Amino acid sequence: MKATILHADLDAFYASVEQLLDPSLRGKPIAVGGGVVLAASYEAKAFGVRGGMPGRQARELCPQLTFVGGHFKDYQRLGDAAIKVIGDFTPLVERISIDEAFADVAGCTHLFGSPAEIAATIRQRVRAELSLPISVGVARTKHLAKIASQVAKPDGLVVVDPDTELEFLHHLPVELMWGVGPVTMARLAEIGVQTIGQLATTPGWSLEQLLGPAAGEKRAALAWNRDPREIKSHRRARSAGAQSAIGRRPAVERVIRPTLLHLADRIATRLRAKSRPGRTVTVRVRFANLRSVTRSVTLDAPIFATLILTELAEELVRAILVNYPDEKIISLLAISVSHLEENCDLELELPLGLEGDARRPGTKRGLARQAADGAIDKIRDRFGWNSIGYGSAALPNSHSVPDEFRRLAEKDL
DNA sequence: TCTGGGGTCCTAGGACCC
DNA sequence: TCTGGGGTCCTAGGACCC
Repeated sequence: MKATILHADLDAFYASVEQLLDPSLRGKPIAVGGGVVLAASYEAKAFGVRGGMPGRQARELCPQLTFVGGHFKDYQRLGDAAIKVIGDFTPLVERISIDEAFADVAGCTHLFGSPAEIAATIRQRVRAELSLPISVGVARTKHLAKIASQVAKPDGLVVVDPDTELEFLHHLPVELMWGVGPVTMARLAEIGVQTIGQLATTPGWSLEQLLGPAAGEKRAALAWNRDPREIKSHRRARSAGAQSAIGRRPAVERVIRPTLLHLADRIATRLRAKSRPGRTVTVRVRFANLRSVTRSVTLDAPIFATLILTELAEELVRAILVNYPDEKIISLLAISVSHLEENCDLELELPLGLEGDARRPGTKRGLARQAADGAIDKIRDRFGWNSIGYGSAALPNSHSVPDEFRRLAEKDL
């Protein structure tokens, strides 16, 4: 089996775009964001600044850190353009996120040269046409290609020859493997496993004991060369959700209802736009102490009406709060809809839900809600999202992430 | 001013069916 | 009276990724 899988990853993407747009930022530690670091340049990473970090902490680590607002349209445009460069070589492209994709070039080497040559060309073109650094890993499987691109960073190319895979992996730290995060790393460290080489010689059964069946299987897959390599170019989302960190607020209707309405509005609008109603509604409440609790319900029929989703979410949140009577303060609310219908061109039924006439298909209120959603969707299509809504202006969200940034993270449904 | 927001997948237990 | 196992679905929690 030859090494024909590529993993391409734009380096410090948002920060690189900002440095591209404003030359005075080049070579400097910068962070996109404000209250929270959404992305950091390599210069900032050298100080320990990381994505997801509170802005204040980042400033402590790096006093000369420059914060920039974020050119979200440009992120989307340049991310798309980079992926398109890869698409010029093969249709077998699996996009993982705005700045990252797998590709299988097995079928196009006769046209464009070896996988290593193709990878080098992709890097040159992205550099020449978009002025952005991109790292590429080339290997026999997706997992190995991903590890290779991490090793290649920043702005590099690493090809893993199938004959020397074990040597390549041997000394690399386990956390470079997909699915090995802080918790797993700590557990492995307890049994003296720090490198992938050590992991490979650890018996599967002992990993299973430590980390569960999937982990044992994963190691076996790597060791026995059964790691997946298919490129899935048309993956559909399995869920859609939204959340809002609301600071510390009392767990009362006045706070909860408008927040859930806003979240449900965003989610349901996306679901309707793609005709993908869902059957399972999950709600998450995070308390002041950062402990979070979830509740979910699976309906007989899928939904995507804003008010129905809102009401179901409210009932679930109420059920949580009843169970935690001592928690008076909440800091985050989230809604997610899963079990999405594959293809639903039909006008949907309303759920035979928990209770209440408004959710029944035949009733006047149920139909009225459906009509209202349709009308609002149309007006927003023409005049923009904020032209109309459910009066969610008085939302208790002060320093949240900009909506454009949220949209970048949304997966195509 | 103590910690963002969008996702995927795995696990474990229980209900239920055959 | 006592008993098996497999499969599927649902729920809650958690780890992880970008």
